Order: sequence, then structure tokens, then C-alpha cells
Amino acid sequence: MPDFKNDQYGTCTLTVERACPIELAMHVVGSKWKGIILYLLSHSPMYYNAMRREIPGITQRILTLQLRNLEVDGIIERKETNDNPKKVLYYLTALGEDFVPVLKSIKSWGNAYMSKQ
Amino acid sequence: MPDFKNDQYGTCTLTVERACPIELAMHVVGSKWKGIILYLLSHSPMYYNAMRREIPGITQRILTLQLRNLEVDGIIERKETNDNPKKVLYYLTALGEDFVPVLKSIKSWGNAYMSKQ
DNA sequence: ATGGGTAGTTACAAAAATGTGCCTTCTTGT
DNA sequence: ACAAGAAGGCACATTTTTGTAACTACCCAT
Repeated sequence: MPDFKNDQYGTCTLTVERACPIELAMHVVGSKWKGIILYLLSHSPMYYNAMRREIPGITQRILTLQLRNLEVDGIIERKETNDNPKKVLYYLTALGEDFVPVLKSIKSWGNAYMSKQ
Repeated sequence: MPDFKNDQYGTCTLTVERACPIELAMHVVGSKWKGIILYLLSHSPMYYNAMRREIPGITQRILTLQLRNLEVDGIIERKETNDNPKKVLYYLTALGEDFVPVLKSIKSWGNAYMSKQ
């Protein structure tokens, strides 16, 4: 068994319940929509309906669901403005910002992948 | 709408059917087991049953399924040896190797994430 | 008072991913 | 002859994720 505790990647116990950082990260961001949502937010904070318009095909239910998940997981934050009517702004937390370079490398790999098909 | 065709990340059309590199990449590698499988293979090629032993909780059916998917997607290759009894070696393709740094950044983010919980 | 924008919710349905348990075929070692 | 390792396959069940359609409530401008 390779040494998951002390190799160049850091720690990976492979024990269940998200004790493996890769499995955990995949769980936190690896869904159909979260990548795109985080990508949008990596450019700037956004209001709910703006995001909805930017993501073709997503429904309100799913968008709200994903946003809630990301919020609970500490990747984004949700802030209601004092405007009338009230608006809701979503933006990355520090943890979310840390994920941006990861997203960037995922994206460039995805592009390379596409160009080889 | 942000310019997905020409920003610092490259191309992201956001049109369906995996025309978005992030969505595509997530689809190719973002499942419960693929991250771990690729992580193992990033260290060295491996035989089927060896992988099975290394991944606690995975079943034969699921492992085979994931390996087939990764193979079809061009991330890994499958090679039967001439041994008796026949063994099957799995290893990363060039595309798979390209994914290793991505995996590495995902992993280090995952570790940071875990330490903040 | 009507339409349109804000940000959702609800009940239900379908699809996708993962899991369970057992069976197979080949081969080598005892 | 029999067990055990290698690499799966098959039928079925469950869980998780996504989707559909309609509905709410608030506010603003015409």
C-alpha cells in the first residue's frame, strides 16, 4: 500500500467518511453544477437571478440547492442586501478563493482533453 | 455574461453536452472513486486485484465500472499480461499523467479544507 | 391592478451512481 | 481433488442527484 500519510501530496488516509482529502474535495465540488457556479463566482460576487441567467439549463430548485450546499460547506457566503426589493448576493469565502487555482487547473486540463477528442 | 471564450482560464462555453471544460472534467473524474483510483495510478501502474485491496469499501463491480469509464475516456489504459494466469495492468495515459498535477492541487486544497473543520 | 423582477419553496418524477450477493473461467499450488 | 488467487459478469436493489411544474411573497413602475 502506498504511503498516503507521507508522500509528496500530503495526507490521504483512504478511510471512509471523507477522511481522504481527494474524496472530500470531490464531494464538495464535484457535481454537475458546482464547478460552473464557482467559476462564475471566481470572477465576482453575484446575485441569485444573475447566476440563474448565466447558467443555461439550471433550474431554480437546483441552483438554490447547490448554493445551500456550498454555503454549508463553507465555500461561499450568502448575504441579503438592504435593497428594496431585497436581493441576495453570493460570493466566495477564503476557502472558496483558495479553490480558484484548482478550478483553473481543472479547466485547462479540460480544455486539453477537449482538443484531443 | 462573463466572457468564457477569452479570459485567463481559456474557453468555457457553458453550452450543454460537455462543451464546458470544467463540466467535462468534472464528469470524467468527479465521482466517488475516480479520484482515488487516479491517485493510486499516479504512483505506479497497478494490477486489478491490487487496486481492489488498496481501496477499502469498493466492490468489484464498481471498480471494474470506473476502470472501464476511465479507459473509454482515454485517461487510463488496460493491458493484459502474458502471465499465467493472465493479469491485467492498469496505467495512466499521457492525458492521465497530465491530470496528476490537478489531482495534487485538489488534494492539497482538500487537506486545507479538512484542517479548517 | 397588471406585469415583471426579486428569491425562493413544494410535491413529485426521472435519471444516474453506487451497492449487494452470487456466479464464472482460468490457473497454480498442495 | 480441492482451495484459492486472478479478473471479472449478472440480476437486482438502493441511494443520490437532477429535473419538472407550479406556486409563494415581496416590491416597483405603468
